[in-house]
Amino acid sequence: MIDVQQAEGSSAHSSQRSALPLVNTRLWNSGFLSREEQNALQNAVSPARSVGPNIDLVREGDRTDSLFIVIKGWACRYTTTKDGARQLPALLVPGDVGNLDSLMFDRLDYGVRTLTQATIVALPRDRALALAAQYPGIGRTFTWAALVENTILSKWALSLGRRSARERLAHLLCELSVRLNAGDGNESSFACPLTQEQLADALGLTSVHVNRTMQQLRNDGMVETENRTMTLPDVAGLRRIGGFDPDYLHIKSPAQTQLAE
Amino acid sequence: MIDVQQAEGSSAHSSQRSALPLVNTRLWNSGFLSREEQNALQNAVSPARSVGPNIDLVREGDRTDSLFIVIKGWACRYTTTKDGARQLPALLVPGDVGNLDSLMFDRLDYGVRTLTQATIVALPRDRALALAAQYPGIGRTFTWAALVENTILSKWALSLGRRSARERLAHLLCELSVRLNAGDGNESSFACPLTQEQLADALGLTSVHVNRTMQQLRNDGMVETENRTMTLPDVAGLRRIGGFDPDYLHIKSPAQTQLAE
DNA sequence: CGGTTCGTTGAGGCCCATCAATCTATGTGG
DNA sequence: CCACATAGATTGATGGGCCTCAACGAACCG
Repeated sequence: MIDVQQAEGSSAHSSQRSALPLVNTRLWNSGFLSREEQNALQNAVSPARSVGPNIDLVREGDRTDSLFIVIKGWACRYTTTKDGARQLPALLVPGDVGNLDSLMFDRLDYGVRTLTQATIVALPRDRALALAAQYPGIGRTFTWAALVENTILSKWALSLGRRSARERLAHLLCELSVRLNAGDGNESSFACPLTQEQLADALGLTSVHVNRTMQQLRNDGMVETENRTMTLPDVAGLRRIGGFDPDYLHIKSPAQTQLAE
Repeated sequence: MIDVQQAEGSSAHSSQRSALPLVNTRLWNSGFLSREEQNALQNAVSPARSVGPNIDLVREGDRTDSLFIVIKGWACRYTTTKDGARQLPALLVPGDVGNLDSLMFDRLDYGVRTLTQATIVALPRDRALALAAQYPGIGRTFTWAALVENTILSKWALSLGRRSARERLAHLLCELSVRLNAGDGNESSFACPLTQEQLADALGLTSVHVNRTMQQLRNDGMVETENRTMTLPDVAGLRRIGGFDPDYLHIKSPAQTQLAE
């Protein structure tokens, strides 16, 4: 069995090369796992594998029997209408689970696709369910993860239904800033590999309009983009624009994460 | 202890008056509960209480330590932007859980409000968590319920982001028809207490536009409304319009529901 | 019968989509 | 090293779907 304690400190910020890929993932940081449960979960996942950009981990409507956890890189869930319009119900950053639904459903009604080169581990459904039944903390962690996703999705629905393009974009950028743990005083900066078309698919807009809206935010000094890096010089202002309140993300940074028991 | 077996048959379609209010709720019908687990869950909920229309069970941002399960009547989750625009992330019909999130989070970032006179039971968070830890089927049921909600919400996001008013309305009506188990060949009919303004808040539209869109669907012979009853004379046609595919709802009708083990 | 809620209708306007072209950066093969 | 191809960002012109504002009708109710 892998001993978590031993390697934990040194690998906290380089999980992609670690033998402990789950460190700092959402499941790991739920706060419900005892050390024993962390070990059990760690031992259940497949070795990390590297995947190129724009590769489907699961296609829309496909069957799968594994959960895919993003260790490094970005991915997304995508859905399409019968006319081919695309809407992303989720952006996945390191630590996120791509398809929690596969825990319960054979068939996914969305696809999961990498956006960048990414490192992925798989957790077989059977093992996940067995662990959930055996360890209360693991079962609780799955429920918690599903509910966090639900919360994020509710906010997206609010944006899609009721916010202007400017507000939507501001809100999403604020959300990403927090989820990537990229805060630093009132300024935030993070690598954002999304094309404007991908942003548009997340925001329910066209890429043309995302472009114009982004320019407006740039002119207002709220955003700087340069070489796939997104800088938010005035996070407080951007939050005001987007009506963003970070509490809903239920983020537990590594520092806050506690072991159960 | 209440004996489920005894009363089950006779109360299948009158759960609101039964001493077994959970019969036919989403949790109950997950298919993961053994008879013992069903009993345990049943014994954990408060007595059913009747609530008037437009009453908040939980206000936006409030703390609560109970899950509210809708036994009879309709309710909704609601969220608002800072400007006061309202978006419903969920419509709740009999059997739905209003605030699964309260299982894990102290504070709700949406409100739960009745739309009609409703019968509600409460499940205290502490007891729910204890049951989930003790009975694997109950833990699994919570996760399953959260994932079903997630799926529905993903579809709503697709509608909000990428579908026209006509498509959105068609899709929602199809969804409600299935969730209410109101099918009957190619025709469907169900009591729908929603005002056009409430529909608008679910669909991310204005009530004026919902009105015009509804008229269009009526002219096309796709919808008939009369006295709070919604009739869909051509479900297949409406599904085509909305791009609706019922599989995603993961409905388990009472007939299909099986006991675990 | 007056008040309230809800549905309906009309006029006008804006936000964002659509279509299309141009520009830039990057990469690739000869 | 350049010609070329491709992906992505940018810009402009135009139009439409839906919003906004406002009024009116219909149903219900105390």
